[in-house]
Amino acid sequence: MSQTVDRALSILPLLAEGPADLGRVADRLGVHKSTALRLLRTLHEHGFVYRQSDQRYRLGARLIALAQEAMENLDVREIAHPHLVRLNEQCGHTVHLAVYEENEVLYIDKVESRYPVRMYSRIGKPVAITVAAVAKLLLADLPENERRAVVEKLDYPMYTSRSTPNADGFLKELAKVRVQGWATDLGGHEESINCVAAPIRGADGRVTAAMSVSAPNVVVTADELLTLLPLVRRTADAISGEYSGRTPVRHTDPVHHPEHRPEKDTV
Amino acid sequence: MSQTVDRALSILPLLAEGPADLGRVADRLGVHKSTALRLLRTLHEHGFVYRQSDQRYRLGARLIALAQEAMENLDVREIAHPHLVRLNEQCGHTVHLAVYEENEVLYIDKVESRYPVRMYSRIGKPVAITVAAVAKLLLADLPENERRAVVEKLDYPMYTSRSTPNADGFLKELAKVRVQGWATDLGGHEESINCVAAPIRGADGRVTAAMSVSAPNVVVTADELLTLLPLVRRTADAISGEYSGRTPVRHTDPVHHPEHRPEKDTV
DNA sequence: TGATGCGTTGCAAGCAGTGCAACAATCGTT
DNA sequence: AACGATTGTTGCACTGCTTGCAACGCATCA
Repeated sequence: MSQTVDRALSILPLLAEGPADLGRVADRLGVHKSTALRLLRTLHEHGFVYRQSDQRYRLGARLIALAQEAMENLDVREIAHPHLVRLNEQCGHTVHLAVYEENEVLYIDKVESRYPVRMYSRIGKPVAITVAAVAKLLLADLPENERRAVVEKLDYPMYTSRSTPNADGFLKELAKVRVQGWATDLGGHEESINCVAAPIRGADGRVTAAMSVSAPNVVVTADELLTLLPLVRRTADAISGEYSGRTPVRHTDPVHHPEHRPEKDTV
Repeated sequence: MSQTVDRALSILPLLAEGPADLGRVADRLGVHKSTALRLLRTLHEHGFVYRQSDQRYRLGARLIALAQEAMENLDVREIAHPHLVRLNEQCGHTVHLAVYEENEVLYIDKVESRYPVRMYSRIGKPVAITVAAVAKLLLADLPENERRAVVEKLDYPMYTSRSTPNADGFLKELAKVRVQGWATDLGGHEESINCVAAPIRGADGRVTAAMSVSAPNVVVTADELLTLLPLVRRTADAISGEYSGRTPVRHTDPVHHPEHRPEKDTV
């Protein structure tokens, strides 16, 4: 809506690709060098970009600090954390917490595996949305039309032979996940890593977050990991209860809640 | 320099305090609601703010993802990581990596302690700049005038009785750290936690990052922690060497490098 | 020493951002 | 149920901010 701000903000993802000099920024924006300079200056004053000794610009520290605050303000995260730690103590594997927001799913908390073999992932990193177990849960709960819209727009990279190949397959998977109330990723992202995930619901029954336990084949087989499902679901339900103001949810009966009418947004 | 962008960017730290509605944002900016609305819309389009179901705005997911990329692009981090992991394997304690940028010091990497008692800290979080061992190293290396300027502007919160009380004391501490080439924090931030830190230098000899080992009293005493100093310094030197293109730095003689003339910026 | 490439600055012109006022929508109250 | 109060939203006229240009400073390099 606002051209100037629009241009300024477009600089940031551009710099995320790596440091760039003034000319490059101006080119990519399609504006004169002088205007690019002024925009960069404003971003600099706010600490969003930093000018390194070779005069090139890169993303600044304030951005990182802000993002940190953004995550700490998420109340699901705060409530969930102790539960995640306890779960990790019980099973020893990596535990993740993720949320959905505007076509992206990202990890907002993580407790590292206590086994020496650890998987790579990082808080704040967008997850592989077409295969991750947590992503399936979060997308499965979107209102019908929004879900379709999102699913159609996605890319379906074949990380492994077991990755979700296309939108149709993904919709079917989501339908399944939706009724059964939990999800898995069996080698769909990394050949040798499996995950089990369960949804965390708010007071209105909507899925606001999802959590998962992940472990590589070399530590436990997929079957062994699946035996943890009840534990994972119990943990997720406990978090749900606390999050929605002590209304513990049963996970024994298939979850069913009326198709929500399309709301604008959800937390 | 650019009014519109300036206003738009000012919204973000504001939202970092917590969700706010349109009226509140407009008030804090000192502009009409309609202009605040348009700015928020632009921020929204870029995913920097998110509108929750109660219509209030909060920081968005793209911000978090961007910050993530920002950190992954820091090349010191990439080079240092394996060294940090190895150090952690050797001593078992929490290992941190931090950089300085425009009046802020922040952690950009961390390897968790292998002892059950863990300290709280988080990647991306600004560190207690007046007491942290890594902060001392990074500030001590700033050009004289810049260092004074920064030190004067700081607040000196008394986290504990051993916290740095004021600018004068801090300058003296920095002078000491500067000549000895390493730093400690003995209960200055948390009564029961001690740290030992060593600097990482670029090809020009300037301190570009700092690393530390931290442990609570209940695990090892301060004296015991100090015995790790040689190991920490050796690790830091190894990283320095690799970072500056294999020019291993000796840490045996007191580090001395000519007072740099005030440059605009440093990586 | 001159040429090329970069970042930077003052300026005038025009467009885009601003505040206003009126409207819509939601909510709580009587 | 009707009413005010509050909050978000839109169209519009006007002003002022943003823009591109051209000229300059300052490096590096031939």
